[in-house]
Amino acid sequence: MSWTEERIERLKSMWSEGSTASQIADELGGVSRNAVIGKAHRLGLEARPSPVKPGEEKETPKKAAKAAAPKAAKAPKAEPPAAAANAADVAPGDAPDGPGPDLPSQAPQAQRPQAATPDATLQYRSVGPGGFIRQGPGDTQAPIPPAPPRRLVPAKPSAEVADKTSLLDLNDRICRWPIGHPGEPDFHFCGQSANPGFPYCVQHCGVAYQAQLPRRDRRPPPPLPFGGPRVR
DNA sequence: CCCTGATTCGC
DNA sequence: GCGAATCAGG
Repeated sequence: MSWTEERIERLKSMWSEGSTASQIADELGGVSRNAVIGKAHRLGLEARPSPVKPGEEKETPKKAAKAAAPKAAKAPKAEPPAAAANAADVAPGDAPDGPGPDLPSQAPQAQRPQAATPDATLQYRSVGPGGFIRQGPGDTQAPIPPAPPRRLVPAKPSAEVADKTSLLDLNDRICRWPIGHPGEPDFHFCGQSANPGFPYCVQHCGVAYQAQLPRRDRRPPPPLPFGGPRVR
């Protein structure tokens, strides 16, 4: 699998949105987590908040011997003064409290002006029994919550999904092969009788499971499990 | 153990 | 340039 324009683009956006290297690797398919990290660094995407603590450094004998030279080049990284200044600029009211560092939107990483992906920061919040409302990061004023309905009734499934196998229909006897993309109106599952002992029907087992060949001889590009790349 | 990202280095 | 192996922290 090679780094095509599309795949690099996907990597860039997901990386800057805060997806983990593993998630990116899964999504792209055909590459390892390490490959993603390696590529990201080669692209210069570097330096986003990682679980690694930048604070201190121990000197184990092994490391001292091995990394004596490289350490110099590694040094310029986190800049506590700048970070502190940024934190001071933030108004007391909008401190990033709720979400953890995993969430893409308002993590302290936002200081790096990335050209792409200014979106994907919509927030959904519950307004109580009335349901949910959507709020973008640019919305300064709190949206007016809709008047709560008298009672809550189950939403009717859309016509597209009415006959199809939904998430709730899944069990261990029917094929769980996804058709379409999650979030799209007609996303559903295969629903055929599953091959006993497998999560898929016989046909989809044929797609999902393939004989393991020696690395060099692996021919077919791995089947894309969700019906192929999303086209927009 | 699991996970994370960072780095190295043979290819 | 690529990515497995390895390192290091959570």
